[in-house]
Amino acid sequence: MRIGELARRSGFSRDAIRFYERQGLISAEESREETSNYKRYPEDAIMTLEVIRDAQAAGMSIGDLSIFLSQLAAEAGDDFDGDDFLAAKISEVEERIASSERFLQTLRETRHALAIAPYGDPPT
Amino acid sequence: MRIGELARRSGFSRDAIRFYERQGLISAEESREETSNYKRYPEDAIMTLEVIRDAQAAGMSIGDLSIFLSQLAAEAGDDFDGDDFLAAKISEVEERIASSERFLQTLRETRHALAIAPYGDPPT
DNA sequence: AAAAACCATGGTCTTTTGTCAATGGTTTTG
DNA sequence: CAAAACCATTGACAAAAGACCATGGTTTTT
Repeated sequence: MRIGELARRSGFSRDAIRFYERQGLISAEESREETSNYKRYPEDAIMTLEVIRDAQAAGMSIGDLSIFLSQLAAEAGDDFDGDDFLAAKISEVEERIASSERFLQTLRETRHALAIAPYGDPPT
Repeated sequence: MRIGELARRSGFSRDAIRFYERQGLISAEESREETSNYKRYPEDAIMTLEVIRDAQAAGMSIGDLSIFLSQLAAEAGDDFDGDDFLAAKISEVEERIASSERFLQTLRETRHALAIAPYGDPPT
């Protein structure tokens, strides 16, 4: 597919996709379209972009993702010890989730406090 | 307390604290120290900074925090309808946590896949 | 066949969240 | 008391993650 379709289906802007491609997070197919020199992107670029979206929400940088996505690509016995990296990132994300949940609780408490206050407690 | 102590106890740098102060997230006390013009920060600045840390991990911007912290300060019947804001932020954080958990799962699966691959499965 | 929409490439610009450096004064410590 | 550590203020700088613009070519639509 072309970049426009990829953008529409993934929800990222064309510019963002080009940026990710420059950073090596996704890649177009080898061959361009015949007459134009439009790039072609494989179907699974969409999956990759979905991972990128979740990873960014989880606080991963482009640099992190660059490393991680190459692990994913490695799959089989290309033993290039990324276990330390993965373990570290797992901890980071766990901690971030814990922080987020603490903050979520603070948000909810604040909301409840403000939901009661405006008109005061009804007289008993 | 002075900024140095606040920095040490909160884990933020002095510069970060000054930045937050400029943005209105925390404030020093009215009066400076007598002979110097050193600022003095109240005890509860530490609590505020802890909230800031969690909130940032949850993806909140300084702008968001600026609004939110003023809700917190409002407390009582200062009915200034921040409920829409709070509801929106709660949703955002919930979604972010969901994304983070999806990504966490991806990380774990990748780690397991790579933990098995390097030497191959032992022959049965 | 025009117009409108799309694409590639390259470069500049922006926002956010701080850090760093400079200057000049204050406090604490050896 | 002298040095080291701390503080305030100002302003320059930086990294990250794109957005935006210009140019020139290609497709698609009307």
